[in-house]
Amino acid sequence: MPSPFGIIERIFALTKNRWLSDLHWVRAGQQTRSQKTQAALLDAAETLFAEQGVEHTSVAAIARQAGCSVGAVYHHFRDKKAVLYALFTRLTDEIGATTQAAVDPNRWQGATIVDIVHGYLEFLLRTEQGKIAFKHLAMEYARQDDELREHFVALQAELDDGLTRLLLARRAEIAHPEPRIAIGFVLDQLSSMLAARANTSLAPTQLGSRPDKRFEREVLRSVSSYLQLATPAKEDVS
Amino acid sequence: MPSPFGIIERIFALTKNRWLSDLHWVRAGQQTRSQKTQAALLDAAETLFAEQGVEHTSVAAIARQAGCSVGAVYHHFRDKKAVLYALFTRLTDEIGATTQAAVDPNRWQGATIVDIVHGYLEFLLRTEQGKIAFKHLAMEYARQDDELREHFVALQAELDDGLTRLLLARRAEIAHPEPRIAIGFVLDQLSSMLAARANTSLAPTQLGSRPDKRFEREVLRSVSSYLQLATPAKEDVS
DNA sequence: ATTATCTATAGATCTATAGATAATGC
DNA sequence: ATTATCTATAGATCTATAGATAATGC
Repeated sequence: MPSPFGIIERIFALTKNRWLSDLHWVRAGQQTRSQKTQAALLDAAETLFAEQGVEHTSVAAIARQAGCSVGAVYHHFRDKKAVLYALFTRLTDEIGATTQAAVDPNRWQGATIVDIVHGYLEFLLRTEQGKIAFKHLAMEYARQDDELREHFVALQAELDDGLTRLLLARRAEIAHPEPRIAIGFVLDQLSSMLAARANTSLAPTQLGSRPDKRFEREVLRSVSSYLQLATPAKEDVS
Repeated sequence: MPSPFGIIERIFALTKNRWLSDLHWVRAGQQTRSQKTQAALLDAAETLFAEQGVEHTSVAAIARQAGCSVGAVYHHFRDKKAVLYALFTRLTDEIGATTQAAVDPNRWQGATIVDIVHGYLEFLLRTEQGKIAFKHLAMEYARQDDELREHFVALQAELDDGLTRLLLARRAEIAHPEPRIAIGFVLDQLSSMLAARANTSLAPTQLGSRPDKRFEREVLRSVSSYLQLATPAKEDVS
């Protein structure tokens, strides 16, 4: 009979997320070096996946890049797919936290619609390129995986809902006849353009060659004219 | 010494394209059934690649789906990659031809900017979903392949240039202070939104749930207000 | 004693070829 | 006679495991 301490603990590494099935465990390390190795493996995998794609990255290559052996990989992760899931978690936890902070109404006290849209642009345009490359890859991979797809959709909805609330609270600024619809349209417009611009290799011709500042200016002009923004009615903003 | 007829003809299958290196040949069939098999193989590959991705589709699976053997695949194509290249060609030739027809100035005699944008939307929203799925996959694959990426960028530029010319010819309608910049921005906006909307699995929340007609209406409203379109000056349109 | 790591390798694919067989059309 | 197809398989990966060795920390 094994001692209680001898039992291998298989935990749901990604407890914050809804979408984790039994298959995606990672080992809960009990030594300091365990955590270091695990982090090194995830970093290595993230780099290689983004560079070469998941399929072209062998487990051996991940181990090599992380400076450990193949055996170590399988000590920490059930299989190659579990590595990918763990990376998803790291990414989506980060995005989720950022989103929550970004759409907090207190953060935007007294801000106009233009201020909010501007802040949104500023933030996403300055996000680290490596992260974006991996996010793209992750979303592409999520197409073929129901669990991951739902998770991404939920994340996007969280951001959309938060922004919608912020803008709806300022609907007094909007002269467009259907403010709700107009807000939804603007948010889609923004996320589409930012997604396209983030695609470094195949970005649209014009966007790619235009600096951020000019891009921001035209986006704000477009949003303002479409929503028919009036002078902000400060007293309506909670 | 082999007879002249015995020499295997390795042709550049995709002679219309600039980007073909020696590696991407397909056999020039000399019998009727050869063409049929080749077409069946390409159809099979297109379906499977779009469904499962290139890496998860084995050559054996392509052969099975096409109703022939693995040997037949290699009789027609140098290797698996050549199948993909041939599919690219089929796709890009089609896109190229459509683009040329679409941006022909004669086609748009007397049309306003709104007419042109509307036509562009109508056409792309009605393009077959299967084609779009494969195009997405192809673009994703092109990220890692310089030749293919350049080819796609050139195609996109062709469309952009043609549309820019059409709209610039109607600049009298535009009250935006910088018509050239505004046109570039609008074209990017359109292609970004259409790309996002075409992504069936991960489309933005609002766009995905909104029918085409309403989407078109808001796009036209956005473009009109951003460009500050006036009553079209018909006499300026060539 | 327990946990983490390494080395070596079995087993499962999958690609691409060789060589035999069948169909085509001059 | 030439072209197209099939069957069978060699050779190259790549995943995941087994079993041995090294490090940790109670």
